[in-house]
Amino acid sequence: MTARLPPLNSLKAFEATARHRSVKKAAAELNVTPAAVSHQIKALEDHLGVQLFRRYNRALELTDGARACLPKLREGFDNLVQAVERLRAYRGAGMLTVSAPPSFAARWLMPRLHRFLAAHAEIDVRVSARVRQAADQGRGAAAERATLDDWMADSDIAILYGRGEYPGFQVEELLPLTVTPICSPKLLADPRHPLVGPEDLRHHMLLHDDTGDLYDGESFWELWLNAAGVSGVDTRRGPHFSHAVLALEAAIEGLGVVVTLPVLAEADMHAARLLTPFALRVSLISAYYLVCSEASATRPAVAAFRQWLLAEAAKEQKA
DNA sequence: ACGCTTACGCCTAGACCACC
DNA sequence: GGTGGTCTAGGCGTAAGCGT
Repeated sequence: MTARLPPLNSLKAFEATARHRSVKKAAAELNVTPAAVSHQIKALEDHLGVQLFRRYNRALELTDGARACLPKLREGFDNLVQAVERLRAYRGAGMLTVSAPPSFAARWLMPRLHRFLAAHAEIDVRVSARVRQAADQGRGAAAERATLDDWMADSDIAILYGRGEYPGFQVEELLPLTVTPICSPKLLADPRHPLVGPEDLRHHMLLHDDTGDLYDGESFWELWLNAAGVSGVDTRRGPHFSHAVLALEAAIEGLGVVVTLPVLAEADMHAARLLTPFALRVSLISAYYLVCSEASATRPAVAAFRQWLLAEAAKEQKA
């Protein structure tokens, strides 16, 4: 079927050059030198016997023939990408790779996963705890997209903490989020400084879950204290933790009070290791989102996991 | 100085063939 | 069938040249 096709790289070079109207920019995109791109285009013109560009000094113009074939060529590349994605999605039909932030994986997913495994013994689940680097912050949509592409290249489904702006993927909000102070019951009973009202926080160690800085700009402590109308608490003091799970462990040990996501502390609250001393919960702009590619969404294992996850999240919100 | 093309040469992978 | 040598195509880089 492909016997009459010129080399694929020549077509890639042509498409990139036509899109950028520049050999240099196409070369940068393809990670080769401009000479290599020029070679490819020349080879393609020789192969087809058709001139593709009119060359001017420091400028290129597509010929009518080239312009006419470009839409079909792009469509062809799009189809290739989709076909390859579909093939990737089918590696190990009964294997499911789920990427999730470490704290979510440990504190929300793990306590529930046994129910999915019991109902779907034929599916082998691989959970991959992934960290979005703080360096991604502020690098713009392209960097965000590159990180997401990287995650999705080896995951069937991903749970992301963010704002749900992931074009090109199937995205569903899994859990809207709130934050509130969480601490050990021991702190409430502290005879010297009982934790009765938010003002009493000035007498306690503040534990910082730094996850909040990544996507909401403001620290969780600042967010909650502002909403509570409390002043006079120095939010600069206290230890910082890169993951909510670490801050929660510190809280369990009675080190202090952390403002973080109560959804990550349910099991500990149920076991009376932790509690929320104040009723106020402040909603976040960010939420946990369920993300998968169009291609992998059609896989039965992915569909089953997605459905189960959304049902678990719905139960959570009703509770 | 810049963007592009061209000549030349190197490297790699695959096809083909002869030989064991 | 396996191995080794040769040829060819594809891919790319460097250096030089061209025109503005």
